[in-house]
Amino acid sequence: MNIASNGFAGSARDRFERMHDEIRTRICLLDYAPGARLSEEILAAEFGISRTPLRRVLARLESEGLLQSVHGVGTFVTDVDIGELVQTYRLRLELAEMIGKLDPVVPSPAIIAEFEALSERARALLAAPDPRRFAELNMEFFIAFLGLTASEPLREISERLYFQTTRIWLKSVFASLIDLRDEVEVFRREISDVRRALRIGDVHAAALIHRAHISMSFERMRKGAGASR
Amino acid sequence: MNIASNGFAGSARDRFERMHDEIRTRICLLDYAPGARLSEEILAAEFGISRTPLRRVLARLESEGLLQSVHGVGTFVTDVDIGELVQTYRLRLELAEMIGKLDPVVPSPAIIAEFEALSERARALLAAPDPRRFAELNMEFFIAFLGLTASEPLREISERLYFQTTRIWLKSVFASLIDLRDEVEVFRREISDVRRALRIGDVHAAALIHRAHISMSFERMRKGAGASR
DNA sequence: GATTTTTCTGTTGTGCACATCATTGCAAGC
DNA sequence: GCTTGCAATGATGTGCACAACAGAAAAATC
Repeated sequence: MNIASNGFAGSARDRFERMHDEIRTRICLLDYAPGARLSEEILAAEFGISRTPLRRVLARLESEGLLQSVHGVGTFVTDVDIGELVQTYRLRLELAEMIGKLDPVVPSPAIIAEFEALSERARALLAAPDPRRFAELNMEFFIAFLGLTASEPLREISERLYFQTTRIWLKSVFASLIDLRDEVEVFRREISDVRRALRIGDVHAAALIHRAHISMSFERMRKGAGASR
Repeated sequence: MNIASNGFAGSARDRFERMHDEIRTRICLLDYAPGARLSEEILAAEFGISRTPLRRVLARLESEGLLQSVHGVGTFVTDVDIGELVQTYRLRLELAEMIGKLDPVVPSPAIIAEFEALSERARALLAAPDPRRFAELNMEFFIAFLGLTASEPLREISERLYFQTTRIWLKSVFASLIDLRDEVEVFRREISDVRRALRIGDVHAAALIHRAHISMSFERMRKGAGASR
C-alpha cells in the first residue's frame, strides 16, 4: 500500500471517489444510457463544485471506457458494439474463473452471511420483478463476489470490465428484449448455487458457477438482440 | 470503435497521447525512478503548455498506478512493495498465456519480420550490454508481443500491468542486483524461441514461452533482491 | 537548552474567464 | 429552389490567479 492510506480520507480525494462512484453507478444502472450527453456545468452544479475538479472525474471515467469527451460537442456515455462486447466478455469469463484460483480467500462467516442476504433479496425480487432493483442487486452481487479473491489487481480489472459490459447487457433487459422474470429467476439460482459452494468453502466452484452464468447470460442477450431484428 | 477515430488525430487528443506515452516511457525506463518527484510546472514548461492539460496527463498516469499526487507535497512515481508485485505478476502470467488463446492472430510475414529484427537487435546488444538499451528493447518486444492477440481489452490490460511491474524488475537490473549480461542472454533466447514458434504459426506456444520467461525473470529478481540483504 | 509555536516556502487543488472547436440555422448568391 | 458561405451558439479545452495544504525553518517561550 502507498501513501494516503490515512485513516482520515483526505476530503478532496474522498470527494473525488464519491463523485466517481456515483456517476459510474448512474451509467451502469442506465440513468445515463449509452449515447446520452452529460453536461459538465450541470453536473458540477449538482455536486456543488466548479467544472475543474468534475472534469477530473470525467477524465477518469473516460480512461475507464465509460465516457468520451469530444471538443466542442459534448461528453457522451459510450456505447459498445457487439464486436468488442464479445471480446470483452470472453476475457471476463477467464477472469471470473481466475477469482477462484488466484489468491482465493477462505469464506468467512461474514462473507457467507453477505451472500445469504443477497440470496434473500433475490428471492424477494422474484415476487415483484423490477429492472432497476435487479440491476442494483446484480451490481452488489458482483462487488461481493470480487471479495472472494485477495488479488487486488484482479479485483480492479474485473470491476473495470464489469462496468464496461454489464450496462449493455442491462440495456437488453430494460428494453424487454430479455424477459425480466426469467433473468431474475436465473440470477436467484446463481446466487443460491454460489452460496452453497461457499458454505463448503469451495471458492473455485463458486467461480466456475459465476463464469457459467456470465457466459449464459451473454448468450441469452445475443439471442434476444438477434430476435429483435 | 467509437467516435474520434478520424484519420486526422485531433491535435489535442494526439498531444495528450504523446505526452502520456513519453512520461510513461520515462517512468518505465527509470528516467523517473520510483519515489522521484515530478514537478508539474517544469514538465508543463518542457512540453510548452500550461499546467492544466498536463495535469490531465498526470491524472491518467495516476489512474494507471504509476503516479500519486499528494496535495501540498508533490507528485511522485509510485513504488511497489514485493507483496503487491507478487500478486500482479501472478496475474500477468495468466494474461500472458491468454494472449495465445484469446483471439490469437495468424502471424503475418510483417509480424515475423518484426520479431526477426528484434532478435537481431538482441544479439547485437549481447555484444555490448547496456541497461538502458536492454530496457528499451524489452519494452518494444512486449509491445510487439501484444500484437499477437486481436483482443483489444486483453492488450490494454496486459500493457497496463506491464508498465506497473517491469520498471520494478528493471530497477534490480539497473542496480546490478541481477547480472545484466545473463539477463540479456536469457532475453535473446526468449525472442529467438518466440520467433521460432511464430515461424510455424504457433502463437499459443509463443505465449507459453513468454509466460515461462516472465515467471523465471521474476524468480531471479526475488533471489537477487533476497541476496542483496 | 529544549520545546513549542509561528512563519515561510513550495506544491497540488480550485474557480473563473477566455480560447478553440463543431454544429446549426439563416441568409446571400446562383 | 438549391447550394454555399457565414455568423451565432453552446460545448469542451486552456491559461492564469489564487486557495488549501504540508513540511521545514525560524523564532519565541519556558
